[in-house]
Amino acid sequence: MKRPTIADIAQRAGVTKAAVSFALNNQPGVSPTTRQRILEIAREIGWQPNSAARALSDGRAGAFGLVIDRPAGILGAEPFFMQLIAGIQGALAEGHTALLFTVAEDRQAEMELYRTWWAQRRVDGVFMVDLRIDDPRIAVLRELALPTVVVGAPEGSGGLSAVWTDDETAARLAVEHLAKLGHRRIARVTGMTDLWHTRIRTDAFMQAANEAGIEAHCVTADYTAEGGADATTALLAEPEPPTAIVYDNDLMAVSGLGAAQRAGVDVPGELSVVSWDDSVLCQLVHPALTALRRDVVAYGAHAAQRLLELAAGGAPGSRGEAPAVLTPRASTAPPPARRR
Amino acid sequence: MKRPTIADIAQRAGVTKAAVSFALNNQPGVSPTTRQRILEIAREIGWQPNSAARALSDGRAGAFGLVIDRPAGILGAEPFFMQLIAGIQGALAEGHTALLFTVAEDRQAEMELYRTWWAQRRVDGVFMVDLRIDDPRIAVLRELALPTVVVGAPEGSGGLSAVWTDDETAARLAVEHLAKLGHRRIARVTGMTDLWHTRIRTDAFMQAANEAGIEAHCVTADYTAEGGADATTALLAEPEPPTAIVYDNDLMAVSGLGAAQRAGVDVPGELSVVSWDDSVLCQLVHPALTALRRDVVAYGAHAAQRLLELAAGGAPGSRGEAPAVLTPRASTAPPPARRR
DNA sequence: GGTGGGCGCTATACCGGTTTAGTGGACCGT
DNA sequence: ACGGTCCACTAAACCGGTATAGCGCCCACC
Repeated sequence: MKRPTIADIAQRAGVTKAAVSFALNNQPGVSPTTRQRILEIAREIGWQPNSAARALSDGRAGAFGLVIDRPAGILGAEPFFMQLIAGIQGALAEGHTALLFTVAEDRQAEMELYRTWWAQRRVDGVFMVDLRIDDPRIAVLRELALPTVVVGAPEGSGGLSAVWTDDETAARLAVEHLAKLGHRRIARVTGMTDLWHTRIRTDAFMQAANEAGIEAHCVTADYTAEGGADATTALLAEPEPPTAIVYDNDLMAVSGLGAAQRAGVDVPGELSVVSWDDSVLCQLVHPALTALRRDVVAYGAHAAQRLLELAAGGAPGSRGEAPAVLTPRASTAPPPARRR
Repeated sequence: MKRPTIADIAQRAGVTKAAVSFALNNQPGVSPTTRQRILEIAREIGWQPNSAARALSDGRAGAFGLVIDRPAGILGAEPFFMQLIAGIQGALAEGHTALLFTVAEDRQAEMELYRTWWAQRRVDGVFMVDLRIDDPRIAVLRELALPTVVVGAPEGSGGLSAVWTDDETAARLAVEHLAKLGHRRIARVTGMTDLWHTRIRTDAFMQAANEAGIEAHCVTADYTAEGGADATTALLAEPEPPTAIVYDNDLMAVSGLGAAQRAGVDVPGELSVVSWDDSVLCQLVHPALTALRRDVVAYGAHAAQRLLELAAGGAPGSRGEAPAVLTPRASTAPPPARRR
């Protein structure tokens, strides 16, 4: 089976390749009737532009890239990326842009991949996730002048475009929910502290607690199940343990719930649990977890739109997303009556 | 920053583009010294082939495709695909092949994507997952003559190449494990019955039970948490409920465990649970789940190698993977002493 | 009725590789 | 000394699009 080219169309229409190109790209230079005839033939023989030819000619690859460098083990349990990709794809489907997706060993490998993609003209731009403080990837991407949209980072970090969620509001929602239930001493189990994302959440969380007039502190973990369990155990062993814990992702929340239960701590009777990110996981466990839910698919779609604009020569700029909403479930309740 | 081309190299070396091309591709036609000089210059200025130019010239896209059409909600909680992609990427990284990855709404959209990719010459081949009985995608892929490796399907299905796991052995491992513990009446909660994969497992499971001389039956679910819970509830409500249940994936197993516990059934005291697919999830819940574990990363790598061979003109053919191994954890134990 | 301008189209260069045909020179044998 | 081979390399076509210069023709205008 041979793919039709514009030369085939040109021959059938009795015109030259150029005329066909004009017609197909809504360029002036052909009469309405000829244009109509050409479009008709193209449709009939099922012509589609050869992406390589187009890429070579106009100097754009017709593809964006996305690399994730978290270890494969963690990744899978995170619904976030699949939803993000679904959203990106939705926004890209209409045009002639594809998505190159890869998981890398580490950040070093990720940066090399950017260089390779750039050198081979594989992509017109990339999505970058898990931005870190003083992230070395930024320098690489700027050096390569590769259009980049940072997903989930603050506005204008490093001059790059970004799409990010309003974590201040989310933090306030969670804290106020707990404060309203009567909690006066809460904690949060965070992701890696060198993630921008974590720092922002920490600042927002502490400030919200401050405003609500309750005590709060954060302990560091690493998004893994083990990390969540260990942090929980440590928190419960404190002299005055918190009566509620907020976890930075669902995996740690579920794992922390398990650790608490194993330690004989009743949830939500003695401890309330909130997950900062919702997924089936949260509804799967018992009790089901109160969670902050955001529309990740829309998030991906907006990131893709932003990158499309950027790659088309648009000005860099950022866009905030609608804040997460709190979905109360069975894992949060008033704190136990004062002991002591 | 401008990307160097072979013309740049040619100029610096004082030869023509053709000589450079010969040198870079280990083609005869240049002297060893000239070849050396050219390679040196290429390395020095960091030349990489423009993928579009190469694709246009030699008629291959330099990329493979992978589409998943499960709803985004389920997907995320399945570590399988991320690991598969990691494996594929590992095998592809060395060469000049990229991976186009997409999640599609449904099979219709998936097939259209194949057509588009083919028409635009975007990919040299695709990986196909979740093969169904009488799968319409096969006809499309054959019509397009798009090299395809089916992941997780039986040998030679529809004449396509495949990479699949030995589910017979896996089924025997699970059944024997339960039989040895003393179970005489077991059940299995399956994925969608029109998946090849499910049918094979069902046959293998029933035969293994038959050989072990114990009673077994399967109930159909759909890989979702709800499906797993509902099926579990139904099984436990049977006049003579099974003393052990095997679930086709970790999500259903975890969810089934929760349903059983909510119904007041003790695991593993009254019911043993086995998950056919291992992941953090299985270790996260309490009790931790006995699971069949396979090396998904290697699986992906082998699939990629197979597709590379196929796209290079190799003969179609299939390859079996090492069977899963059973990892016993706390969720399996001897059945309760006979009531009645 | 000559001229200028715009329209509709053709011819062709170009993107950056690969590939084929061709060429000049060294070296060989006789 | 001369024809034949082989070797190292050059010139140019080609892949399938896009973009630009140019050409013939019709029409308006004074």
